[in-house]
Amino acid sequence: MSDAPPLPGAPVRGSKSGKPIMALFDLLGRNWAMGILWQLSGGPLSFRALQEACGGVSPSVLNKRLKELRACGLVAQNGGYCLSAQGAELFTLLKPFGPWAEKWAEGLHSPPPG
Amino acid sequence: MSDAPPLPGAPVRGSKSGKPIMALFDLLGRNWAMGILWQLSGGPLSFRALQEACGGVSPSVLNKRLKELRACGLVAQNGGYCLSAQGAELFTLLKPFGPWAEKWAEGLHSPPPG
DNA sequence: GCTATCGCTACTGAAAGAGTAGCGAATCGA
DNA sequence: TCGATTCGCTACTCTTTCAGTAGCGATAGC
Repeated sequence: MSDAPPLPGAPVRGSKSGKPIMALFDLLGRNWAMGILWQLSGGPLSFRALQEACGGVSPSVLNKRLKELRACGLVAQNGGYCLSAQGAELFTLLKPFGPWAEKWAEGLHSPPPG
Repeated sequence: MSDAPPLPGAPVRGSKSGKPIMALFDLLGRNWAMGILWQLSGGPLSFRALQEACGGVSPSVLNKRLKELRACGLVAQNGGYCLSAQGAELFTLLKPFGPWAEKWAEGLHSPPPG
């Protein structure tokens, strides 16, 4: 498939519905996309700092994700990378995943009741 | 990498932090993972119905995702597939992405003000 | 000039995904 | 009982994506 970011309205990786939610899932479902938003929520980061924060992800993938996220209006670049207004808005939806993941991790280590 | 699902505490695709949130992002960041949760939120679906709902995703990928999501306690199987209690809980966090994606799609088709 | 860092590109080998065909089991109607 | 259909799922091939590494041109400090 092309290198185009999954704009809503256009067909999505493996789906032709073009539903905005599916385009968003396609965008966020690419490796490190959500991790990048997560790391940028703490403030602007340079390319290499972001790469470091993402566990040393390869620069080719990082650059690809950043281009996609910028094309979709979630990430801005004014000397270093940061969340756009929309990106910050999306992060407010993403934020509760943090504490939920903690709870979820505990539940996986102790067997469920019943 | 192995076929193991990204359990929190264990290293994650491309990251060694083992942070629950990163494990969750790794799990949800695989193709169709969030789409499957989204479709199952409407009620139980058979394998083929789910495959249809996901735009004809290939059965090999669908089965792989379902195994991972079951191993991580998000999807249950009692004749047909459905969200587990935890999966339903996670969906409540995922749900606001729907209307947000709609708004986001509009913003991409009309230029930003200013 | 030399060194160091920056953003980013190019390459290679490995992994994941798309797409298709088809199996064994259950279900249906005749 | 038989054939046809549907089911969950596996196996295979081909393409895309990703990880990992090396290195470029530009900038900054010494």
